[in-house]
Amino acid sequence: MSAIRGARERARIEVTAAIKDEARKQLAAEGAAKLSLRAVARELGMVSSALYRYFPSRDDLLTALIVDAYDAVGEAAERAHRAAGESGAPATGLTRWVAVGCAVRAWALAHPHEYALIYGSPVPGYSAPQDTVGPAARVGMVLIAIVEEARRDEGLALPPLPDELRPEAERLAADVAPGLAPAVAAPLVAAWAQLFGLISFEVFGQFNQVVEAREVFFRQAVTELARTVGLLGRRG
Amino acid sequence: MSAIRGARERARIEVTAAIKDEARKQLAAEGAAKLSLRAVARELGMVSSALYRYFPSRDDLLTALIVDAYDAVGEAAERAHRAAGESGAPATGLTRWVAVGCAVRAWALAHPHEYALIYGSPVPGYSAPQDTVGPAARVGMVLIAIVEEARRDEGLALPPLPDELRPEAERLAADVAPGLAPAVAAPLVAAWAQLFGLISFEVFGQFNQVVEAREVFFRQAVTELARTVGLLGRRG
DNA sequence: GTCTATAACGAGATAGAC
DNA sequence: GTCTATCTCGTTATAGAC
Repeated sequence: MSAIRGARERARIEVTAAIKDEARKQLAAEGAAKLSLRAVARELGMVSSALYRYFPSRDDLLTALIVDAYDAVGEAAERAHRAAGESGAPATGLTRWVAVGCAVRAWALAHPHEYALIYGSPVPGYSAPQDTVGPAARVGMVLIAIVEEARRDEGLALPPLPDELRPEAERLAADVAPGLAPAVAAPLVAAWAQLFGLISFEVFGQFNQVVEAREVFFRQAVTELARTVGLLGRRG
Repeated sequence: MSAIRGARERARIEVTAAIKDEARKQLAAEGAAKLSLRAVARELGMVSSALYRYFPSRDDLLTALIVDAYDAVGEAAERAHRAAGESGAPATGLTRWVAVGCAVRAWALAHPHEYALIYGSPVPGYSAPQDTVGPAARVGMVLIAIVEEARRDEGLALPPLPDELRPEAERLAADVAPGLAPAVAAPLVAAWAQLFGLISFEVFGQFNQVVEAREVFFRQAVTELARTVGLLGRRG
């Protein structure tokens, strides 16, 4: 009885995975806008109505792919965070920051279509449900953790906080990183967006015929970016 | 004779504009991937084959929309560059930089779908022809001009140039901005990408439930960004 | 010469009857 | 689940109006 249920569940998990794999292939070939349950079903030798037992709608399949993608970058970032400094010199906030940035970039270059799904243009007619916000926050959480650790362990100077930004910075700190100084919360969110700006330009082809030594270029840019959140000594 | 040719040309220009307007509406409604010549023709009361007198293929229509969009942001940036300091205090490199950044952001927020077309996910199956690279460079050119002017007029210190970045920085400077110091060329390209990272996160909804006071947040972030290209005094 | 309309192709999606 | 009739699409060939 429970063996049967176990087998059923295993089968269900396998089919679900197969559906998502095929959907990811279509994502790469045709883009998220043209993702079609029917085409996925056809490719899997199923009939389209059978897919609805696994995903109640096209949007639910899309949501699953989005959540998977956010989880994948998030995990890459978390792994890089943990691994930083495991071998060799002890990790500083700066080395962790750069390691995480490089890990996110590497994931993006290895999975450009999934990256486009979550950090590119919104899919027309699709609006992300609440389920995506947790996974979407994972990379940001890693960046917050790095800055918090470095502030605790390395005793860094606070950047100045302009008056007109103070209310927003305080709300931001309270909402996304309780315990983090408001003066560093706002630059951190900005650096988060700027990090993905560097990656998006590379993944989406904006650097074609412009930047050639992309690895070293990115490393340098993301290192400089660390300065804005106080992880890099300020030059005079 | 020439009057007839004039009338014909005028009609041609009008029809071309009508096609692009309708195509832009579809862009907003369905996304670039689903842009369809037939639907455009239907909406205009024409037959699809008639469109081929104006655009030899669907991809050519897409290219025209992309070029128009790049030209529109580019013009917004150039206008802001010229206008900076026309009234009130004389413009510095920093005020120009912020003015241009805000202008690009304003255009993006006013035309999110055209913004997505050029700075979002690549359109599946479409590869941009050479015609797009000139228009695509306009915003970058404005940023380069700002930094060049400021370096000439305000005599700013050069940021350090790490050894491993030197070859790329020199190539970059020679290619995109002859006359600009390599040490500032690389940070400038990075800042260019980071600027659009800030804008893309806002336009694409990544700031939803995160950043609220977006105008002041952006202003502050883009001001800090100016630091990396030497337009803002470095804090100690 | 310049344009529009008709018709058609091959490929693919879609809806519904069975 | 299957099959079919009916849509859509990009694109081309052709014929005729101005």
